[in-house]
Amino acid sequence: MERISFHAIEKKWQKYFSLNKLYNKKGKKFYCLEMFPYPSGKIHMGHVRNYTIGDVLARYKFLNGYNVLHPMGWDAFGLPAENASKANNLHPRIWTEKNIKVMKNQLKMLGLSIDWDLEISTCNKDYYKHQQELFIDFFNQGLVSRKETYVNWDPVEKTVLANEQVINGKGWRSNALVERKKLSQWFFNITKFSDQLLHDLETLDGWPEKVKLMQKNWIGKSFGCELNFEIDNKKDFIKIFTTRPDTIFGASFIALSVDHPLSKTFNNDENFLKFRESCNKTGTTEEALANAEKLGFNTKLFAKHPFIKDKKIPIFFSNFVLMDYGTGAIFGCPAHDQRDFEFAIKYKLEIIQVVSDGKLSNTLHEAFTGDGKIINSMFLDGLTVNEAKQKIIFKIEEKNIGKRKTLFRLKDWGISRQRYWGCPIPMIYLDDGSVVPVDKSELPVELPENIDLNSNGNPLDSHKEWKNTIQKSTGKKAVRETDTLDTFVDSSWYFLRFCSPNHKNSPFDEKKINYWMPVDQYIGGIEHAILHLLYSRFFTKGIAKFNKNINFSEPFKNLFTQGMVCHESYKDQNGEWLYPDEIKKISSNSAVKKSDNSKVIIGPAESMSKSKKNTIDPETMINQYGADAVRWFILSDSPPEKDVQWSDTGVVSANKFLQKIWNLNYEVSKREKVSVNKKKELSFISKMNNFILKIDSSINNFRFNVSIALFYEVYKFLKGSIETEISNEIIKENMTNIMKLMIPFTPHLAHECLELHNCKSINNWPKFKKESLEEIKIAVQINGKTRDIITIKKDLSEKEIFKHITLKSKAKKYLVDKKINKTIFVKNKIINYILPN
RNA sequence: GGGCAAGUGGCGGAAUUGGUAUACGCGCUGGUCUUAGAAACCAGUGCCGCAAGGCUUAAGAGUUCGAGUCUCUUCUUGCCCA
Repeated sequence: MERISFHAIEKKWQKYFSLNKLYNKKGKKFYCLEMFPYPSGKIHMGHVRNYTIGDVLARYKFLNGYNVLHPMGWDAFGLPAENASKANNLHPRIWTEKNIKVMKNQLKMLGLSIDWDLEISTCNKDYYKHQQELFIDFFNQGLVSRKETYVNWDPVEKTVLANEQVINGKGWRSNALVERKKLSQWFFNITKFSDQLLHDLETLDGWPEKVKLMQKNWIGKSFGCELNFEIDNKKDFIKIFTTRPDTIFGASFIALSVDHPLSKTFNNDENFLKFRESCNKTGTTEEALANAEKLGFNTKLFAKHPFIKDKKIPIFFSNFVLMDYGTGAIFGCPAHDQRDFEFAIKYKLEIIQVVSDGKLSNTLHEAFTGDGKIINSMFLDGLTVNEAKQKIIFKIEEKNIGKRKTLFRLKDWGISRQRYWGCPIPMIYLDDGSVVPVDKSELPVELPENIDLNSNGNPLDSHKEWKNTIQKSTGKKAVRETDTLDTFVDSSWYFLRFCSPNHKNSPFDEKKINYWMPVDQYIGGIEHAILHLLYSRFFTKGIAKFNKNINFSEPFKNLFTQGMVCHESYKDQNGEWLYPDEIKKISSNSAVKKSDNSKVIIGPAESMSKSKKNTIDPETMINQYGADAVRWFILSDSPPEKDVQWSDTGVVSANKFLQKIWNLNYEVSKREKVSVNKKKELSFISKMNNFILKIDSSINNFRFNVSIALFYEVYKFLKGSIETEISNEIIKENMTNIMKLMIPFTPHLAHECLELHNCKSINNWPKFKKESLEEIKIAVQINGKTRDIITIKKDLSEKEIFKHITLKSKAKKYLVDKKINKTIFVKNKIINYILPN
């Protein structure tokens, strides 16, 4: 038997793939897209999994007659390039382009069916020129605005830090205490689409429920009302927002954000300033706020209760109310909100229960947030929570002290980044203070190449020559915006650009995007469930708003989120992380360090990360076991939506199995003529058809691990069948059919095997022949217990089956001379005899 | 604290969606071959039992001729939000 050299056939077929793409001009369109990678240096196993899943689907659809678009590109702007360039003294462009070259080559090694003619890179001016154009379009539509907002400011580096660059309140590089600084920033007004983004989720049948729910929660639509509280002895009032106006009679305090306008009157109060400072230290994430102890600063002011005459409630500043949600003020109802409850206990405030589920107790130990009937609330008593909400809002509006209001948790999308390596924001500042877009004819606003990344601050800001410019239409002096766009903008429309990547005069060719869009299958990590997908949906809706020729308003028809690739982590006796190739496994749960034979501590399987050194390099694996084996293994061990654990023995066995497949295929090609037994042949055809059916449906349902299990079974079955009385013609036909089914998984090997049979027509998918499925198995049960499984002809009647059982089945001993009370018969599935006990 | 998933051998997991529980792979055990190892091949592998048979899908109850699958209660784990 010949051994096959995987590497030789890989090269050969990769060349073939680059020339034979997945277009079937006559077929229905299918846009298959995987989230494009950030060019960080090398591909990792997560990429291998993501792109293999996409490739299986793209090839499967192509073989089923679809016209398939399967592009790839690079999410090429971003901070790591700047950091790397500081470390290596390499320009971000050089670093990025070098990485792209390496990674592109690695992706090609996997034998993906990508049309590389469509390749785009977001850091190329051909791409970002059109992004600037879109930005101006959005600006002209009123979908871009400028607002003041807080940023993390590093006073040493004189730069703005991303949230993940702030570690324990300090700059990750400078270690300087990070300040909250107010800056004027650009925003996309995504909140103008809040309702539409929420509502259209219902049309996304092909999205995982989980992702839709996450987006729904993120948008966070809540119904409630605004309500004014008059401040006692002052001609002023506080506007609060609440989703629980039904609990107004349980109100026992007002809590304000420390940034609330009323705080200005306390600017000379040292105690207040101290309090505010301590609040700013606790951080602004919602989680930090929720876990922090609820603290208040008593203003000694009181608010008048709007419905209870002469009742006055104290006003506090507090650390758990945020200025940027609602009005920055709430009323506290301790009996029915846990935060308010904790606050009331600490400051010894009234706790009045106004909702009851009937089990009234004298003292509450925690807030009651369930449903029930209203009590202690005058005209609301006896109503349900929902009825009370409607009635109290009606009263509030009648008294003219507030109004019904819908609030969204979603905030506008801040897109300014004080960075070099991003798409320049095409805006200029004129001397008269006005801010206007760059004339479209002047696009792109190109990033200058000659910059000094080692100086502090944003290099664009200190680049005088680039910064100072002239407004084309008027000749007036102007200064460029030196902020660049958040890289999420780059990835919010790349799927449109792929449809016409070389289109010159506008971001896309309308005809092309109307044909290819929406993406039929989008595949990527769950970590993008919210931001990237929401921003892409917003962009699509924004573009559809000003371009009436566009016939879609959602970018991704179907979404699939794959799980992560995990691996054990290893530590030596000193607690230092070790790479997998620094250790030697003794058994499945013990290992030693290669260098000194000391014992290694094996940690649990966690997602691969450089910091834990539990990474496996895909290129090494491909070189060692072949691309097909790596693809095969990454799909075989777990369902694609779940995490998969990388295993070396797993990839070894994948490699061995593929070798066996090749051997079997070779054996079939050399098979001698045999005498034929028609009955055996029919049974063989029937079983093979069953396999084809199952494999087809498992691929269609993204159950690739099941497909692979079936290939193992079908191998065993075929291997056993070649020595029986089945004609060469039938054996060969089925062998080639199975190889066609394997194309999506192991394209190199499958093509090589098909070539051995001179199989030219590989651009089709084996058909499942219904009529040949004539033998089936049914379960024979007595009183619901399975006593035998019999193989019989399809569609037999109850009587015929009974006859068969009493003659041949081992279940007959239960039935002979017994009274049968009842028979439950499900055709082709089961027969169940109920006997008296 | 709220919401959503999920819980099946030593491990990853399968089960035509209410009809054969444990497919397939890994690991393990035994055997053949080999000076030996590796590789390859064969056999076995949920639990109890010599066997016939009985038990088994986190635990408990329910619906049903029949439950891994549906309903309820409890426990555990994961994810998201707070």
